[in-house]
Amino acid sequence: MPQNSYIEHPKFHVAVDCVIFGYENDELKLLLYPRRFTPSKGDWSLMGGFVQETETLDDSSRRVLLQTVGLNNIYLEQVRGFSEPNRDPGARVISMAFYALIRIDEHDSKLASLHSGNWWPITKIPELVFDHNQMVHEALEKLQQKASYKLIGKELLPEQFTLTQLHNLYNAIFQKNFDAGNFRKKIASLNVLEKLALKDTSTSKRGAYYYRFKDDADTFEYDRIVKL
Amino acid sequence: MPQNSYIEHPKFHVAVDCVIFGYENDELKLLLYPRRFTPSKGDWSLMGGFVQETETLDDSSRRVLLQTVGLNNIYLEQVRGFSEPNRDPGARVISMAFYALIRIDEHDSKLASLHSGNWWPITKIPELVFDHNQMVHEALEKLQQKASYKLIGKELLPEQFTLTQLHNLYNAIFQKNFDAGNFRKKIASLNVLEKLALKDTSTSKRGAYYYRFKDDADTFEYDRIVKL
DNA sequence: ATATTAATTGTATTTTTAACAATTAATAGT
DNA sequence: ACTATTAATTGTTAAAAATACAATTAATAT
Repeated sequence: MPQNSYIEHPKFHVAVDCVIFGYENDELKLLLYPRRFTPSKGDWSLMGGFVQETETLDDSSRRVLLQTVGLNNIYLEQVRGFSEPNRDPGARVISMAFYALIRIDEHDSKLASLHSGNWWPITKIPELVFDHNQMVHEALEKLQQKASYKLIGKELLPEQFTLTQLHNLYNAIFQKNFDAGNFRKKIASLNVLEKLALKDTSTSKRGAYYYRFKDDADTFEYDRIVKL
Repeated sequence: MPQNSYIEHPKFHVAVDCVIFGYENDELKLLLYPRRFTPSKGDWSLMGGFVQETETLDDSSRRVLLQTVGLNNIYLEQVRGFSEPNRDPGARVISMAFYALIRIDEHDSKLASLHSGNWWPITKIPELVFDHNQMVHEALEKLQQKASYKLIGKELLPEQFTLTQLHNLYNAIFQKNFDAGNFRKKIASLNVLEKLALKDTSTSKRGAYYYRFKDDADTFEYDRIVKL
């Protein structure tokens, strides 16, 4: 990859920006923060940070997430590198966008509010700093992509959840309304969920059985769970 | 994305590496080059280059491609950022892998051989420098992904091509053997190819009709062309 | 005891996939 | 000029999957 020697080429600040997805009250949400520094100080933005000498991009993203939501072992995917020379008017910064999936109820909400973090429904994302709206847009596309051939949910739903919750999650991710019966039959055919004895009675009189992901669930990919 | 001020954060060399796909003799091929600099001088590698001050990552990749295969307007996709601190033993370099699709017969082969470039069948890629084999692997996965819901071919095949050629291309990309009859029916149903009056008689006695992509072909996406 | 309602299962129709058989349109060899 | 040959192309059929929607169930609440 070097063209001649390394020394004579320019160097850049490299950053990561995290599109943090969570799920609450049948809504897909994003964790956003008021930007702490000039330019655009106070405007809503993704949480991000600069890559350090010893870090990979993933490391950097994990560090940022640990510092802002207090969680380790977060599910992460690269979205795309954003590199317009003037994307950040303050300085030239090349940024890798990531998306992260977390359980809202497990994150350190005190830590998040310390930085004035707020959860925004995906349907109501405000105008964001720089190219962050584009990052969000592409992150959602990637998530949909992923959810179409992997069963998403383990990282967003509680340990035990009902098929209705999973159905609602998929509706929220795709902003569609999948047929409940067909959806549940599809899920059943995948054979990665374990039906539990317990029922959730909070949303219906009859109650809905809880399910959990089998331990090896994340090793499977499927032909197609839902259409894109 | 800044954590405090910009100035106190480290800067990095940022590079692009190009996985250049071409198609020739019913084979999917990659254009590889002997590395020109130490470390690993002489070993096979992807063509790459350092990002310059005024360039986006895409710009940089296009510049590298123009310099090495003499083509403009190349179809490009980001694969992933590679950032292990020691991935390049010569210096810390964060690299964005791209894949490119080009028509082998249109590229400047003199320019390519000037840098000792060689086309390698995808099935026989040699050991490459650093993490380049991983880049190739992920680039192919991305290409397959793409080809499963977009009709790939416009960028790899000649202007006019037979359905047999397209079929062979898909076979090469997926390293499978799709049923010829079913494949051609699927393609027909997409409704993006135009049948021409001419026939190609080079590979069969009967001759096969030439087709071309309709002008708006690249605007369409499909549910599923082939299974992954 | 019954109305109510989310949860769950069932059914029937249409669409898609997949395997493979049959036909066609040319050429090449005799 | 006939015939064998073969890739190209079309056709057939069975199985599987997707889709729409109806019916039933299991509880609670009135």
